[in-house]
Amino acid sequence: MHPKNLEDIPKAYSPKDIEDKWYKYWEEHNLYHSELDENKKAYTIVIPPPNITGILHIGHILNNTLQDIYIRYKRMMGFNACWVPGIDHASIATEAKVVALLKEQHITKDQISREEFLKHCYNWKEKYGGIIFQQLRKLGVSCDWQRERFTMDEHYYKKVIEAFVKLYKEGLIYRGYRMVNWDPASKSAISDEEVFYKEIQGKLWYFKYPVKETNEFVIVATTRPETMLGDTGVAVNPEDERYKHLIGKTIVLPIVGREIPLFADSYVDKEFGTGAVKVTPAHDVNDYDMAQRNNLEMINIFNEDATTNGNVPPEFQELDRYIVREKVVSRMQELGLVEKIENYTNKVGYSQRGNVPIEPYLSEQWFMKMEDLCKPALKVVQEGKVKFHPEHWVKTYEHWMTNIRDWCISRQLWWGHRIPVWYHNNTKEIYCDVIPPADIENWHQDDDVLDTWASSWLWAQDVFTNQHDQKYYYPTDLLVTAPDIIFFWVARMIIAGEYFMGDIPFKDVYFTSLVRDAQGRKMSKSLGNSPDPLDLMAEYGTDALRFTMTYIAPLGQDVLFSNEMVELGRNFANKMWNAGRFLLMNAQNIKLDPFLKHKHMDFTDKWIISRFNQTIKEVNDALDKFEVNYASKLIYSYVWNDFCDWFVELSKTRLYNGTDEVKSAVLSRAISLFEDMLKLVHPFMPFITEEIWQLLDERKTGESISTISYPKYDSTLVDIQAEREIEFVQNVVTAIRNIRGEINIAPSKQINVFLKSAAVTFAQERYIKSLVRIDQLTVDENLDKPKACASAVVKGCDIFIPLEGLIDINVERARIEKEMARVLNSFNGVRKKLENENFVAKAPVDVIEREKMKMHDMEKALDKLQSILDNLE
RNA sequence: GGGUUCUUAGCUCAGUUGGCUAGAGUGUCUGCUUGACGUGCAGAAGGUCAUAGGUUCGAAUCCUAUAGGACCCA
Repeated sequence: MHPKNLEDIPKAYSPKDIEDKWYKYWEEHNLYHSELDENKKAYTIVIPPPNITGILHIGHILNNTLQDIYIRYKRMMGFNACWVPGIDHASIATEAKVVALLKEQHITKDQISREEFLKHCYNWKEKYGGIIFQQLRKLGVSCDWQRERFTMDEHYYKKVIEAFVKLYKEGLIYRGYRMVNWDPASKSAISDEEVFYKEIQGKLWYFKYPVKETNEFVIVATTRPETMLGDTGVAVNPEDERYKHLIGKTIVLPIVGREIPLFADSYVDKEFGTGAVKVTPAHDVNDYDMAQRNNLEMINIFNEDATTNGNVPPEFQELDRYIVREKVVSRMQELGLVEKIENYTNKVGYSQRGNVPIEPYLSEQWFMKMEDLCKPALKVVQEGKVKFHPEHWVKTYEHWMTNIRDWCISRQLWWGHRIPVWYHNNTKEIYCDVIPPADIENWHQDDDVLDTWASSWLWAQDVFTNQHDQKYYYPTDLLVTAPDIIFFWVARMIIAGEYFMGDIPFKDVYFTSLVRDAQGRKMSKSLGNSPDPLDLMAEYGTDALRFTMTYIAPLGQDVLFSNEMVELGRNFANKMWNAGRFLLMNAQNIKLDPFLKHKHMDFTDKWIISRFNQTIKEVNDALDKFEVNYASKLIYSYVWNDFCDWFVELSKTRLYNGTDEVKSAVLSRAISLFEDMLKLVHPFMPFITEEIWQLLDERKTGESISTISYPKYDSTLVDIQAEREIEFVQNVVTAIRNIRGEINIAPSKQINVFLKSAAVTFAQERYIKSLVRIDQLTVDENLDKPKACASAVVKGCDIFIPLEGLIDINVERARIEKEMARVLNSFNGVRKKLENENFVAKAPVDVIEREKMKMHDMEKALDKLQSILDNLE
């Protein structure tokens, strides 16, 4: 036994010092570093790399706890577990932060060179990039920190560029003048996936456009009046009777004076607005498509920052789009060309990073052809080579993969992987390769960088920096991520895996729950409802937070979280702590002897061993099915209900009253079982289990519960007989406690109990006696019911507690009647079933047997209760 | 508009291929200075399984419709 003083073991578990102590110990002994080892099977996870601007939030807690559970579990199962941590350069997000920082110093991007700007970015990365890793260490993650990666590491950068060159050379990347989503804040194109839609209370303006050489007007409705300055046509539905006579006529665009055609296109919805729409090909996707079909002119009226350019009348030039809107409306009103204005709610696309309305915008960009790339990636998911958990995400994935458009991968930014394309200064020739052209002075490189996701899509394959490692660890085993990046990242990693590696990037994908606040709202900074995980860890303990998250977060559903919920985990940790404390206290007086571990066993020992083995199996099964939430419930229930509530209580009889050898056997066994239990809990609660495990015995330097083997399920130890014996004891004990509670017998009062039963063993009697404070227990098969007593009936046993003077007959009668009513209700249900010919004819035999048994038992119980009632006086 | 998903105790949720008297945690009420733990122990109350049909010997579970919520796509 570890020579610990009990003063070292406080009554309440105090996680503070313990957590840092053990994390340091794990790192010092390098316990989570993985090396290629052909004799061991690898189990690999790559972390979803957080942005370098990122700090830990509650969603990370869930996500990383889940990864840690699997890594720790598999490590203890004997796998070569490798969890690669890393960080994403987050092109647009980081650049925005650095621009803002420079602005504080009154520096803008145009004032400094690209190189200088990048220096500022790297400084930012040095300063903030490591914060989240320190926070993750607090969470206890068992990452291999020697493998820490960054998406702009030299090796990784090279891989990203190589990927671009390969795709370019195979014709899968092309450059085109297209309409893209333009973020006026960062002055860059963004992908479709980076746009989110907000409902905006806006207006619908009805403008009158005069038709040339007639007195007629066509009324068009628009949510964006300012774009009229770029109108090059008016469209109506070809079937629309109201406008048929006008098709082919010319409109004179007010304010501008441009003559534009009125044409028919079936895209136009007759029901919307007036049925006539103004067409602004350069600033609306649908208009762009119509313009292509109808050969319309395209007039770009905006600069890169969404101010108006020289293509609009002088008085409207170089103004913000919203100021132009007001000016256009008031001018139209002056001209008497505003028919009406209605309130209108519409959805406006916003840039995810810049949080400003995006502008559909024509520009020269790089695109990736997705159609062929998607095919194998769709197949591996449909065929189940890559499994999604929960499975229903497959449908979302399929839908996206079959409706995908080409991916705009260029960004007009500086921070990121610069596109490896050079243009010849004179010939305009294009050069694309990993190395710059030899006569570099005659070329200039493309200014743009790649979309962040066009680098992180290689994450699963290129965090491994040499081919041997890559071959050994890839495909990785599990990806744990939030479903909101299924398109951004998960799908694209599968695409990249299939294309570059010819193999899937991971076998299983676990989509985590979204963590919301107690009212079901998303966690957000502006609402202030997002708790700081570090505060929670400090207040309740890290293990408590980890356990609570897994306990409340089911697979595939959002989870409502509030700080108080962490009490559940804290209480659970405290419970385990005190169970350990109980055993250690007893070990102060009782000599332990490992050779007695299998001696002096009775049914309680066999039962807890049986329960433990079944729990191992159930936990394994749950984890294999990614039902982590269920696994945590199994563990909770085993630890608290089986081990603490019953086994520990049962063991006290022998620990306090047995012979020295019995005491020693009972305690040695209990500690051994407790130790095995800690191993089961360890992946969920690494700190407390390590601490107690280290207290339980003298351990060698560098030894840790996290690197010993996980308990193995042994089916021969499942003992149905022992479980039945315990069940009987539990039923009797609960029935007696129930009586004590309901008729208010003081706990201090010792009572006498009569059991009418044929088969109560001496051992059972002893345990019953000790668990309900019985003075005298009489067991007799042919017992007559004593007078003035409280009674209860359990399967195989009638219970009588004489309480002369203490018991009110009416109270007892009510109690028995209530119980009878309850049983009768069930009894009638079962009887009805068995009287139903169809049931007896069609239901499986075992179901019928079970029902018959049930009816028989209940019938007997009813008889007994009735006779108790009859003899009540 | 299309898709996915959900609705079970006051609250938050389990309930696996349809088959024990639908379970936990928390909250409520009652009792407890029980030689690990009041962050605890013991006991109790609390459910028309959203609604309406259908399939079935049997439905919280499967099917259809309706109502309400959440998310994704357009």
